Amino acid sequence: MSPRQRHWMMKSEPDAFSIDDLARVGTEPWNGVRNYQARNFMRDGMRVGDGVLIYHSNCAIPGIAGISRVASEPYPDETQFDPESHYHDPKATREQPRWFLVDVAFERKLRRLIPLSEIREHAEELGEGFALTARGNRLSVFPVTAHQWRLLLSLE
DNA sequence: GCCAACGTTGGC
DNA sequence: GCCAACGTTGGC
Repeated sequence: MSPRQRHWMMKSEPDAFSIDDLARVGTEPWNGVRNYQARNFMRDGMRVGDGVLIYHSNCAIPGIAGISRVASEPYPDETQFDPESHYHDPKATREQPRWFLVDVAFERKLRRLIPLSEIREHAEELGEGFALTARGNRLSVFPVTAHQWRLLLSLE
């Protein structure tokens, strides 16, 4: 991964946490990510100020809903230590945390939701490496190149 | 609700 | 280390 990575996409199920929720709270610890690849992107790649496209998944019209910024350095996800939490991980310890996150700060909602169906029309320009339109499409945190960022936002 | 894709777990 | 079983994701 490039140490100069500046842009990301992060998925959220709007029923659980939507762009409107982020707008309301302002800044949110992006907890609950339990996939190693996604964790590595947050832990090893993200820096304060990086741009983040917020994507709504598993809903009536999946698509890009807004823009946010990375607002903290990576740090351990507190929910892994909490036995009451849905995200509790019995194998994680404070000495050796397994899951990391960053805080994400609201920047703005898009003027309209950019639906996945429309993004797919540009799959070729976005490239085969673009995780959202790649086969499978299950990764919840992944990098977006400057070129992809511009292209996606030009659809707004 | 269905189901394809895919990550993780655990027996061997 | 293999791989079948299982659980989860997420579009439709």
